[in-house]
Amino acid sequence: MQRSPAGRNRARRGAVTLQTVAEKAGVSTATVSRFLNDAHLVSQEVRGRVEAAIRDLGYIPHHAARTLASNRSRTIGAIVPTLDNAIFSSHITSFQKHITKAGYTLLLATFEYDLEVEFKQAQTLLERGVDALSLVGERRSDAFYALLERADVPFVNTWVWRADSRYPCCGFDHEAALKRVVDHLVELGHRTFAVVTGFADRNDRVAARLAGTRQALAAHGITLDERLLLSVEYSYASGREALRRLRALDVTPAPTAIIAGNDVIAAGILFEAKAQGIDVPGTVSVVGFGDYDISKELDPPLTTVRSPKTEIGERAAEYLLSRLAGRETPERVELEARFCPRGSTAPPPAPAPAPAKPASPPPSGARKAAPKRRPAKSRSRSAD
Amino acid sequence: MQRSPAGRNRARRGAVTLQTVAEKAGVSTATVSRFLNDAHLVSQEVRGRVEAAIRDLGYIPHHAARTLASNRSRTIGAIVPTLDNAIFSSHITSFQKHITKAGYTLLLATFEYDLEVEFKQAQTLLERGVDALSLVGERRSDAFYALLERADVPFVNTWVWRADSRYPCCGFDHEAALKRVVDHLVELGHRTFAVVTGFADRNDRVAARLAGTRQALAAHGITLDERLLLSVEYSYASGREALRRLRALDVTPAPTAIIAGNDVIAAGILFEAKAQGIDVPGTVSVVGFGDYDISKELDPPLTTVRSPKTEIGERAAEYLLSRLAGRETPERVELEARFCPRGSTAPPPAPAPAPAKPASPPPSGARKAAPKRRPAKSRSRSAD
DNA sequence: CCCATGTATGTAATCGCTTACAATCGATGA
DNA sequence: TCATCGATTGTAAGCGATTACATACATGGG
Repeated sequence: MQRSPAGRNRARRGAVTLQTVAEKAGVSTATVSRFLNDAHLVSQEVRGRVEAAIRDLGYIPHHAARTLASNRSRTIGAIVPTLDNAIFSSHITSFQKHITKAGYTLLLATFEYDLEVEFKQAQTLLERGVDALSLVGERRSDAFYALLERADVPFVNTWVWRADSRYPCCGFDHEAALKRVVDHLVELGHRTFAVVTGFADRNDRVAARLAGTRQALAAHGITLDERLLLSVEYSYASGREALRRLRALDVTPAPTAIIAGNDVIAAGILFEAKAQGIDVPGTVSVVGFGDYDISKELDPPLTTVRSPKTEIGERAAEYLLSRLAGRETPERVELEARFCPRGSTAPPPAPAPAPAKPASPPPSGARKAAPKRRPAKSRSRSAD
Repeated sequence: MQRSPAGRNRARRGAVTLQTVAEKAGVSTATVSRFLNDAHLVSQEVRGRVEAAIRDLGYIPHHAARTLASNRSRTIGAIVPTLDNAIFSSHITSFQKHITKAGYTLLLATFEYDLEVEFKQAQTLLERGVDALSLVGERRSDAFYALLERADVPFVNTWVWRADSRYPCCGFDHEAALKRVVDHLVELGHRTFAVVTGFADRNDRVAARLAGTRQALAAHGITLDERLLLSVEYSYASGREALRRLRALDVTPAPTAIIAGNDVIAAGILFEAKAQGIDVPGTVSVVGFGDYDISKELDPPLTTVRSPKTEIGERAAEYLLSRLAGRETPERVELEARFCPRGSTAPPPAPAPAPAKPASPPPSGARKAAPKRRPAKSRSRSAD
């Protein structure tokens, strides 16, 4: 089962080609090719002979040759930031299932949030002749979009949606989603927020959600204290660490609600809170993003926003397949990111008695009429 | 940015080819090709001209043509059961990182544990001319192995290792890993076990772990009550349901330890236990498999076996790359699956007073001297 | 009975690149 | 000084398919 080092051999040793099949079936290569691509162009009788020849010889079509001759690779590329994030593995699983059904194969690349790598990966995939390309996000360099234009291949920006986007997109409105979150918290009576998010500089979805958060807060006359804005990796550990850092800051008034960049961070915060004996949501409310499988199992169940991960994969596939089939299809697909209130959010605690620090006067005026308080343990008000 | 329907166009409209570059640089296509593949074969001066031409024209090599001409695709295929399982997404992420570094691209396929689909995917990838192939598991049909043989492409069975395997493998000994788990539980004093695992008929790792479990139990004179063996999907929900089913069985004596097929199932069991007020590990011990990120954060932290997911990806890549480079390399790579005792396992509760059922005599003789009891809350005895 | 039409097949020209082989040229050693 | 050699470069024959175009044979309407 050993093989010559770097396959420098010219003709593949004893390879079965169209020619072989054609000879065995007593027809021309063109006929065999027709059988392969448009069987109905071949008569019943010949069809049988060719089929038998292919089976007997164990013929496998040479994909590169087909691609070269037909200028179609039957391959679709997808570039996602990482597979270590469950939302992307769900997305890709679903994407793959759908393109496979249509006879396409997936060429996958990840870039671990390094935008230069993303660009290189795109080049590689285009070089490989993908017939279409699925991307994540929409903020990319002019050079990147120029490349896409030059390649003249259908593509779609997933996980984003804007009514006025210049490019095909398939996702949801991140700003609106966070507005919903902020409104929920403000309604509960929260006025002081911490935000523990991803890195906005390399992730435009994070940037959009952050912008949405700021806008929504502003609409309620609240300004985000920049000290309470942390950018961290997506991991339980960094969620935990974030909570420790927030506490160490000792900002007054202390935030009564933490908006986490995703459910993994939020879960980390929950774990750390439990370890430190901090009551969630009694003392502090926590909101996540994404609605991961684990989220409704957490203690307390996590209030979050359900991101339509599977649906994004499906609809992106659908869009690209339509384009490839020459069908008319909407350029922008908006999906729903439903808010899922659960047990990790509740009204803030009653204003604490003036903190131990003698110097700081208790802030008062800022706090408007808080809505009627509910018992802190009012959990799982979620639809699920 | 629209494109002709099904790219039936012969020559790609106005495509930049080697020819174009060659003309612009005033050299032959052979020279440009050499520049691309073995730059040192080209003189400094010409190298500069070619480089400039490529840059100016935005030339992208046509991969299919290269593959056809050189009989090397610089693509490596990987087939995994699913990406929805974090161990495989970690595996693939790591695998991809390493092959990318060596200039290869990943062609990925999943089969969702449907072995027929797996076979088809293998055919597709080989048809696409992958230079090498990474698989999961080792139990496959003769036809499958015949296909691999015929394709004459290096491949490796990952997630499995046996000293006497006929094929290259990169993984660990599942039987031994479960033996370690069983020994741990028996040492703690457990005698009655439940097993909630995946589906052994379509997953040879599950089968091997189950075999290991049975053997280890037998070595301690214990037989697994088949009613306490459940096969379920890998999800929190099925873990929860499994615990409910186990309780509904009302087998006597009730199992004091549950061996779960992976950490997701184990976590589900933990969640359900908490919901039902069952003390873990006080009333029942739970062991998982895989050491997922979440596992040490659970309450109690989950005793489990760490599977070397990242390392498997890395070493599998290493093996295949070595083969492709013509380097000698060991055919079987054994990795460590370390046992991680944590808080979810403890000695069983003191033998309950004879169960409410009047008819059943309390089993006695079976129970040998249980080791000294530790307080049920003795948690986090873990190394980490 | 003839020709237009349709169906089934064959012929052969690509597709864009790699690479064996040949050619050129200055430098080197006998 | 001449054959040899190494370093560069060019020429052109494929790689294994697809597909435009040509051909061959029935069929049927006029």
